[in-house]
Amino acid sequence: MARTDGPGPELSGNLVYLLKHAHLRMAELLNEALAPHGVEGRELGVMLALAGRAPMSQQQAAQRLGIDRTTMVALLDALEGKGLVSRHPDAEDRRRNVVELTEAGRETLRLAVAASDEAERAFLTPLTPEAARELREALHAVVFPGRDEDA
Amino acid sequence: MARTDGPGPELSGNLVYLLKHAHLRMAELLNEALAPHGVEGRELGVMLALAGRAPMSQQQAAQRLGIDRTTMVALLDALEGKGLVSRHPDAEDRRRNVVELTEAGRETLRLAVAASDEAERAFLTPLTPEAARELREALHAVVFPGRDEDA
DNA sequence: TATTGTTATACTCTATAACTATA
DNA sequence: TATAGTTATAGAGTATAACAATA
Repeated sequence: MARTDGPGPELSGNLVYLLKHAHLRMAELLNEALAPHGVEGRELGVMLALAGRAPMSQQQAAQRLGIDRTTMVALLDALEGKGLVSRHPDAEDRRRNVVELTEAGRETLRLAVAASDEAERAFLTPLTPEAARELREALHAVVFPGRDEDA
Repeated sequence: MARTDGPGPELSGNLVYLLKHAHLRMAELLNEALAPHGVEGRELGVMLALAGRAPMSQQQAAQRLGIDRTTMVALLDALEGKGLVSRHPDAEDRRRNVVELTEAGRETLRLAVAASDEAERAFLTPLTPEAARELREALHAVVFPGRDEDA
């Protein structure tokens, strides 16, 4: 998308406009920060979904991320091609692929998470730490309306 | 995008994830609210950019919105087809098209803005009025880092 | 030469439908 | 019959390149 030169007050008060451009900017910062580690924002999402959990099928991972299983195929193709995840058939149900981070995947994830944290810090620069925390909580509350008790 | 069934804590703390899904949800609510008025969210954006201003060229309107001039062509084709905007050559520079809301466009805009406000209220339901105001301010501050003095 | 609107084209992200292999 | 992974395909949404008219 083209860079906006300043939308005027009618638009900049628009919530969908603000959310769209906030997302675009955060995604841009994130991808720049992740580039040296050879992964993209969506791939980081997949790796996070796989991390620290019992091994999952592709479909379970897709549901976790809220993406289609057909989308997951291409994402895993890329990650497997980089040696960051492994796929192998589930012994108990051979229709399924068990997907896991490789050792290289865990190491890349560690570096990528650090880079992501740094990108978030850069994004939140205009806010006080208090306001930044509240922004995260407010977003969580509107995205998961049932679960606004935990932050 | 598929509806997420719950992403787990690693992902739901992710700022880019929260912003993406917040935007998707707000856009969905907005388009549902606008549908009875025959316009889409992006078209509302264009109409807002045109409203209450001196008449603009297509390129000026595109810059105002942060979209490409080629994207603006199709948006204006649709709005003109619905009789909501008019295009005519600028007498002073005949390369330009002056774009304006029609009377029907102003009326539709009025209704669409009311529907948009209602959709925003629905979106912000999980937040206190205070938290909702702070969310808007925080988004404004991160999207327009130079202008966080005005809210 | 540069700019505006336009068209043709392509790229990214995503989903739907249909295939296969298993169950 | 139903499900998991895959492939082919299509639809948004967006951008880049090239063209005609005008400056």
